[in-house]
Amino acid sequence: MGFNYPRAAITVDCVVFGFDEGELKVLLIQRGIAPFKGKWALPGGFVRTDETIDQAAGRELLEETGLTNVFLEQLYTFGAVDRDPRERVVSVAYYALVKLCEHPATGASDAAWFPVAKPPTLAFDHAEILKTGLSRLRGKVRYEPIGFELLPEKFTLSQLQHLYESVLQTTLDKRNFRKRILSMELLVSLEGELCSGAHRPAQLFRFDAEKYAALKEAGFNFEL
Amino acid sequence: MGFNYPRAAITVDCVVFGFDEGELKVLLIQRGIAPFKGKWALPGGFVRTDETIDQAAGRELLEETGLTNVFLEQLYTFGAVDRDPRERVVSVAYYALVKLCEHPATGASDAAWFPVAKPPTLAFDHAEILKTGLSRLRGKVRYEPIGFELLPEKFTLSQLQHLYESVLQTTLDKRNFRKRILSMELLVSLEGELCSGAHRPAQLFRFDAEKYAALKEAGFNFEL
DNA sequence: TCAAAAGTGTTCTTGATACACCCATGC
DNA sequence: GCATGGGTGTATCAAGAACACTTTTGA
Repeated sequence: MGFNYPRAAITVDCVVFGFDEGELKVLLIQRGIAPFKGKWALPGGFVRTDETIDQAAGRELLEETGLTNVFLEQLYTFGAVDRDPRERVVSVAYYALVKLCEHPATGASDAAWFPVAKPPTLAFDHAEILKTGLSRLRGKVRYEPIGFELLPEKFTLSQLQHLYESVLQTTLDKRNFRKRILSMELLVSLEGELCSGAHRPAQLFRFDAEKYAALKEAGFNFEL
Repeated sequence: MGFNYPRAAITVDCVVFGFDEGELKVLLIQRGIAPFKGKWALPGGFVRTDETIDQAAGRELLEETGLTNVFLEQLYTFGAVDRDPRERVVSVAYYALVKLCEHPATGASDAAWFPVAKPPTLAFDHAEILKTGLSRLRGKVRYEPIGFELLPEKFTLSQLQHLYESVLQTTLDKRNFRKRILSMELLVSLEGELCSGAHRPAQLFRFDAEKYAALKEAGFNFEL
């Protein structure tokens, strides 16, 4: 049986989140070609027939932003009929979490980080995709330890708290936050210190991913 | 710009859950054509270029099972290169929740309900899709009131409890469960009774969807 | 009268919340 | 020495967990 009828094209688009200066950001690419030439858009592109869609997402991310080995997870598939003015295109969206401090360069010169709170006008239905990505991140950060993907390998408890406050758009009590997070015993304290920046140095911690994997296996649930 | 290169076909597949005889079930269709002729598969089919993928999912569900006006939500997109032996096919999976008692007929004669715990061998990668759907249902049932989609309009607290026990694969304390669920004040008690079935009649309840919508708007979160 | 499911409260324990002061450093 | 963020403990309160017997009906 051969399928001879018009087919939609399939793309992947990636919502790439980073955290910097106490603010959640998203990586966008300025389009060099029509449609939406000059407009900002999510990095992405067409899926090839010899690669999985996961592979396509990773490849496009690498090609367009230089990022590799980052947290990358499927988000949602967008299939409105007229979402691309050229013709029918279905897009499988992904979201990525990157340690912005460790990837300061955006790779391509037409890429830039924007605060998620006030992004520029976006091409296609990318504003909707961004919104979906943001709400996924907000939901998931509370019951999976994915926040650490946005911080450097070594971080302070204040950095972690500010990350949560920024993502969840709340303020958290410092003592309660520390008690909660330390009680899970997933952070290992490093005996070095940091941030000689202007004030009292803060203790550095590292997230123990192996321990988390083992605990999760045993039925443990990360929460808040 | 025309996109002239080989394209994947796009399908939708629906994991249809029902609850009957204290057991969670899934609706499957026996394939009449190759490949996997005679094997059981999820209802689904090709997406047309003039319909959204949501519409395609609803249409296929209606055509293959006769179901309409049911809870239907996108699940995940499956894009392994060789998931269809014929050629490259990307499938956008959905899951549906149906009030099995109110749709006892399966519509087509080649459709049947199977316990999710022991489904038959499935065509394509449908076993993986089913597993993904099940884990989504297990996750979501705890923080959204979607369990009611699987029960009749009027139900008893015991039915509700058995539903949760079946989906979550645990046992729940009867008194604590009733206390918890009633404390949310989302159930309205109907002054009729039920189940003249062999024992003491039980109070019937109805889920108040309007009230839930209002509470949710105001920041309320359904939980467990 | 017996079997089967319905219905109902209290105690205890645990985890969440609220809250204020001293410390170390760079300037 | 002062401004800035780092670091710490307790008391109160609310919610979750554990737990057993009586009631109503049909057979």
